[in-house]
Amino acid sequence: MKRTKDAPLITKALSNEDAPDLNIIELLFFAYRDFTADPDLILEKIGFGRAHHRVLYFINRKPGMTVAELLDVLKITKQSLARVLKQLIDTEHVVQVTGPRDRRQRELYPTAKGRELALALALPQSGRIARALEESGPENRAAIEHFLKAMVNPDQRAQIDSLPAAG
Amino acid sequence: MKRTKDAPLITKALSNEDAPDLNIIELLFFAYRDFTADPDLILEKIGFGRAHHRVLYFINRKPGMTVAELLDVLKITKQSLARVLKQLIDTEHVVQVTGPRDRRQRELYPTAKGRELALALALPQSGRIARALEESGPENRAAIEHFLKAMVNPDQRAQIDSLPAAG
DNA sequence: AAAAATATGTCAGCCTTGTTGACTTATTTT
DNA sequence: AAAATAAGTCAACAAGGCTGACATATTTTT
Repeated sequence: MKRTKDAPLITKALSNEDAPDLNIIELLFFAYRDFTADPDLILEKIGFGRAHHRVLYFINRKPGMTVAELLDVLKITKQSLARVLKQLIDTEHVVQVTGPRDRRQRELYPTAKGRELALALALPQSGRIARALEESGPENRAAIEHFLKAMVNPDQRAQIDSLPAAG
Repeated sequence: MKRTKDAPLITKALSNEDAPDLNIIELLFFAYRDFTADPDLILEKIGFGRAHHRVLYFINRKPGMTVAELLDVLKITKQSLARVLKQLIDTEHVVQVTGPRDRRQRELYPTAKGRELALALALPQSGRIARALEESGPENRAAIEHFLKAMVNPDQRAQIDSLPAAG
C-alpha cells in the first residue's frame, strides 16, 4: 500500500461535522481546574476543603437559606452536608436559627467571621474572572454569562435566579 | 443614627466596585456541575468514575502521550493515575507502547473500544455546548473560547495549544 | 386527639480519588 | 561506572461523595 511519506497513518482524530466540540470541553476542564485552585490554597491553611467552600459560599450568598434549600443547590446528601456544616458551625463561621414560620427548619446565616472568609475565598476567583474578561473583551460579558447559564439544566436555572442580585 | 424607613439594615451584600463577581463565580459552579453530570451517568454503568474519564479523554485527544505528559496535564500524582490507568488497560480501552526513541517511556494509545467510549462520553457534553452556543448566539463562540482560555493559568496555556486541532 | 408527614440530625460503614513516602526496575545520560 | 530519569508498585491516609437505618421535634392531615 502506497502512501505519501508525510501522510499520517492515523488521521487527525475527528476534525469534521459529527466531531464533538473538544475545544470547549477541555477549556472548561482547564478553566475550572485553575479557577478552583486559588481558594484551595487558602482553605488548606485552615483545614477546610472545597466542600466547606461551597457550603459557606451559598450561605453567604443567600443568608437565611434552610438546610433543605442548600441540599437542593449543592446536590449532595444530608449526611455529606452535615459533616462540613457541623465544622462551619463549630468554628463559628455559620450560625443556625430556628425557622420563624416553621420551627422544624433551620435557617443558616454567616457570622462576620464567615463573611470575611467567604470574601477572602471569592476575591482571587473574582480577580481571575476580571482579568479574563479584560483579555477577552469586557463587551462580551453578557454573552459569556448567557452561555454559562445556558449550560445549566433548564429546570435548575430558576435556582440561579432566586439568588439575590443575580442575573 | 437616622435611617430612611425602607433602607435595609444589611445592605445588599456587596453590590459595588470592590464586590467579587459572584454572578460568574456561581455560573461556573452550576455550569460545571451539570456539564460533568452527563458523562457520569454513562460511566456509572460500566463501573468507571470521573478519573477514568479524564485519563481516557486526554489519551484519546493526543494519542501517544507519555505517562509524564499525562501527569502534567491532569495535575495528579503518579499513584493516582496508576490506579485508573491500570483499569483502562485491563479493560482494553488503552494500550501502552514502549517509546520508540526513549525506551523508558510508555506511549499511551486508545484502542477502538477506548475511542468509542471517549466519543460516547463526549457527545452529551458536546450537545450541551452546542445548545448553549445556540442560545447565547453562535457569533460569540470566539469570545467565549477566548474567555475560558484566559481563565487558565498563563503558564499552562501552552499545554492547551499543544493538543492537536485546538485553538 | 391521634396519626402521618416533614425537616433535621446522627450513627455506621462503604467507595472513589486524591495524597505522601519508600522502594524497584529498566534505560539513558553523564 | 555512576547518576539521573521514566515508570511501576506497595502501603497507609484523608476528603468528601454515597447508602441505610433510625431518632427527634414539629406541622399537617385525618
